Amino acid sequence: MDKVYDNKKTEAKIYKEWEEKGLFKPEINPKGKPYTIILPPPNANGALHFGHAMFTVEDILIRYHRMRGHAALWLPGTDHAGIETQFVFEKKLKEIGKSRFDYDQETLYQMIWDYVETNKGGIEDQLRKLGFSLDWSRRKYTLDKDIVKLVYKTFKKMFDDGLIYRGQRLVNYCTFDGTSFSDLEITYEERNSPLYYIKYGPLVLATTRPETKFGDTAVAVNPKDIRYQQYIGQEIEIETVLGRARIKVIGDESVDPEFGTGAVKITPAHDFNDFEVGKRHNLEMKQVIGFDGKMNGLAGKYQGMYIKQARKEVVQDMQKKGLIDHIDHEYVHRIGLCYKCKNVLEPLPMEQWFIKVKPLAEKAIKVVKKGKIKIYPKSFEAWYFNWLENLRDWNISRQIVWGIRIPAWKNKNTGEWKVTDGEAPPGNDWEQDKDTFDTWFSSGQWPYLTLQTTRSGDFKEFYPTDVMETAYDILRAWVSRMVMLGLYLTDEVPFKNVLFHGLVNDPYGKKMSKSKGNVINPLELIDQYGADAVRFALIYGNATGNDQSLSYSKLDAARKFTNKLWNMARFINMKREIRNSKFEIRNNLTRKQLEDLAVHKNDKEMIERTEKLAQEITRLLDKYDFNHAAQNLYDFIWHEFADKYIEDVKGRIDENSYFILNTLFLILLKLLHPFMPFVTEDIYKTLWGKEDYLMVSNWPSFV
RNA sequence: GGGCUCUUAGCUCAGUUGGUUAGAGCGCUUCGUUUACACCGAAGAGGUCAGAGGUUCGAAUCCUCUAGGGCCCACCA
Repeated sequence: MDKVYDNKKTEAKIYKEWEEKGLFKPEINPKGKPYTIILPPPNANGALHFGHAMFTVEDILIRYHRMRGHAALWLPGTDHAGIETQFVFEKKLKEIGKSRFDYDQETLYQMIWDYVETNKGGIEDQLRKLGFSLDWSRRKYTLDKDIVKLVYKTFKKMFDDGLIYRGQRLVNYCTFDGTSFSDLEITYEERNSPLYYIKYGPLVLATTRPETKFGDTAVAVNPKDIRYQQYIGQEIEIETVLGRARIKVIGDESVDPEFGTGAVKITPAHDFNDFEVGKRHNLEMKQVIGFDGKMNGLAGKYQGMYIKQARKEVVQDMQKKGLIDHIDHEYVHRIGLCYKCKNVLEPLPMEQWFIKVKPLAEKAIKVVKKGKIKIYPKSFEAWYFNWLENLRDWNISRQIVWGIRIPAWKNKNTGEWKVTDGEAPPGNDWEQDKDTFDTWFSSGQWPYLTLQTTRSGDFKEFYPTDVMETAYDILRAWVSRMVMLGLYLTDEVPFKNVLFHGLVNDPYGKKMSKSKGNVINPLELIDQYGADAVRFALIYGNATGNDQSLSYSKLDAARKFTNKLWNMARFINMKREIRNSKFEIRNNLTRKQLEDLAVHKNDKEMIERTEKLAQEITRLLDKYDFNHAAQNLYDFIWHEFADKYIEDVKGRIDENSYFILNTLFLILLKLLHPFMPFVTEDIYKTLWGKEDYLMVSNWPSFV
């Protein structure tokens, strides 16, 4: 044995053996109770980052349960990640002087498909490097034919059940990228934006968007505002840049009398709040800005101008006519930006598919309240409820090509919509919706979609899954939707427990991001410290669900720990001539059998303490306390077993004590295996030359 | 504005249902090496647990307030 443990010599080799022997498959324990985790599917086009490395938690659970004899299934998959991926691809196109507008929908889709295919294997190989015992024979992809088919079916079922409607709703639309964004995808920024106090007949009202005034269909004041009582319900005559007009004054609670003048213009087609007000008062929608970002015919002489220019000219013309009371140039407010191109998002009315979330959300709240789904750490329950209780209908249409195209057809003559489970309706009059589904619509059904399409019987056996483990930042976008859609599709919860891990920041506590240039690639650290050390460092000393900063000293400590283990094994190996063949190292000794062989009181004591440790580790893993399990193992193995016990045995070693030493060390390796799979397996093989594998040996129980 | 979370040793962080002298890693000090490991061992220094008040026999832990940091959500015409 080498003096220093060299992870590079063993990791890839051991992983290959495990995989080739089929040890990652649940069939390895054919009679075991199923234990299932579905891997949150990484972006098929992406690369490994520390978020993925945190899935170590899942590997620990799977390896632990596999050793306990469960039919443990950890199912891998990848996500097409609609907007993300298309965005990356469009940047590639830009490099060669092209844009998506140079291709038709089918061609562009095929090009992105090919691009993703060439990169798809990358992320999987990287997950292997972390030692993840995923059942690769069951891997799925959100664009697999069978998955897509089921997604169509879900949409049709929801449509037939009246849960899906086509509505004209305001969407946050990027006129540059030509797509709308969900609430979750918008980035906000504080920006200076002059507040114009404009004259509306007898009133003065404040607006940051004078160019939308052509779309005004009312003026609103607070119904309790005594200043404006006489106008409520009246029509007032106003002077505008396009001539005289009449407009209704309404009273609405949403108007803040403190802001501006307490009177506000209502533009239902171009403002989210106004849209709601418009609905309450049955106001007409007048769209004056087109999807190209230009003013349309209703804007009179401003037609064809981009928003910015139109605003400038409208203000100038109003000033000339004396319609501007004054301007607050200091005004700062928050505006929604396109997270891709940073352009200001326009609220525009658009026909989209929406899911009525209320009935789904109510059930999703109930299952958590009733404890059918448990959330760890518990504090995230509040987030979950808060989100689901205030949910707006879910817009699932996306104006991008990279995704699952919505199986809805519009009749060219009648305008009627037909939803199918994938097939075009007969006849030539039907045109398919160009939009694709929001990525979360498919990934939100992931536990159902995967288990329905792996092998026959899988769904029955492995659904509902045991644990959904993921970063807390996608609680809303993903976890809550899986609960809603899972319940809808199967009448059962998709998973029994939700476990959140924190984010991994850079060594200075700053969030890792490409734009900041502080991204650390886990693969480099695996190379340098070993996969076991990287895994251990992420688990040790960090409470479940808390963010952590990457710590080189912790990585160092973890690597030294692997070396310590290796040298403990070396010591045992060096004394191997003491071994008596009548004492064979076995996997399933009872405590009694072992104690009967112990002669020295220190050996007896160590057997007892090791048993206690095994019980403690089992208890901690069952309550997802990985941190303390890791700490207990580290402390016991290093400072009790190595520093004290081995030193003690050294001076008095004989056949019996040597056997006890071997056996207890084996037990410790088993307990540590879920955390540090490679070095423990390597030692197992090296020390005892076994044909079988530690990873599928039985969990120590001393029963 | 609403919600969540954090503030513990020089640094990074643990501290499980409140219970004796508050722990770890790294760093620091002193000592140790004829073979398991210097990626080691032994010993040690270092904390008024952000501040104030309260509950309690007992508080880092529970409650209230204050200060500071972080995150999420909503709204801002």
